Amino acid sequence: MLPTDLIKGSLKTIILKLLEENGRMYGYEITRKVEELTAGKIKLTYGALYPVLHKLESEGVLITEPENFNNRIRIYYLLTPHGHSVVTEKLKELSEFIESLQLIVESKPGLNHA
Amino acid sequence: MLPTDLIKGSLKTIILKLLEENGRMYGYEITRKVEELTAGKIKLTYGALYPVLHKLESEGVLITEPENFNNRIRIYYLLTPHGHSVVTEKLKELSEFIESLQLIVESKPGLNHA
DNA sequence: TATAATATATAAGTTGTTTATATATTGCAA
DNA sequence: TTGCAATATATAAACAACTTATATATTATA
Repeated sequence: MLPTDLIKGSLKTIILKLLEENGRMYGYEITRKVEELTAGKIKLTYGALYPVLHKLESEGVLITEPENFNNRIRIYYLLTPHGHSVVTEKLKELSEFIESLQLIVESKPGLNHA
Repeated sequence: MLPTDLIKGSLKTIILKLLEENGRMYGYEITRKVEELTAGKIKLTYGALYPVLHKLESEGVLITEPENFNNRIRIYYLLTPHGHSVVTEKLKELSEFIESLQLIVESKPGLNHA
């Protein structure tokens, strides 16, 4: 498993992307999906996940749809129209970030330390 | 410029990678180099940079070589043997992280919301 | 009957950042 | 010659965000 500090800044974007891709999801499902997609390398903790979801809701990025499934409460989250544009923006940022990281990781030494 | 929260978790690895690639660097030089490599998309703040450098020094990952250049003090940082193995490890983690992010970003919808 | 999996939630503690501030020299432009 | 930008390091206070621990409750499995 990857160290959690790496994931920190991308947590919100990951959640938003999954919501856009899957229509609507509940919290527990999001953690399962992330583990599945990354072969267990990324695991979200609930202490991080729920506060982020609640914040996104308060910002009008997503809305909730509580449902009952087998006497268990499932709170589905889905993007608002505003949320969709936020996802687009965040995904663009994430792509640029990944590109920038690769530029650094693949950089060759300068000529300044011959 | 990219939002700083994205960069957070990768800061240490970025610094270590640049030190390995360039032999030795001083703090100001590191910030210049990161801006140069990423076309201004990533900018390190000194309030983040120096504490990280000092911590890496206290952990035995790097050592310092203060030098005088034009009456200005430059504190060069260079990796210890231990530091080199840390870089290798951190870069591997970062690569896995990037791969994981791409798996999520490129993921297609599940069949569960027909 | 006990444990694992499912499902959400929050508070306390920790960590790590931003922002503001301090200090000092060199080079350039007005 | 005065002031500003660039160079160069450093730290404290404030803030943000995460981890860890804890709480609650149902269903499925051993």
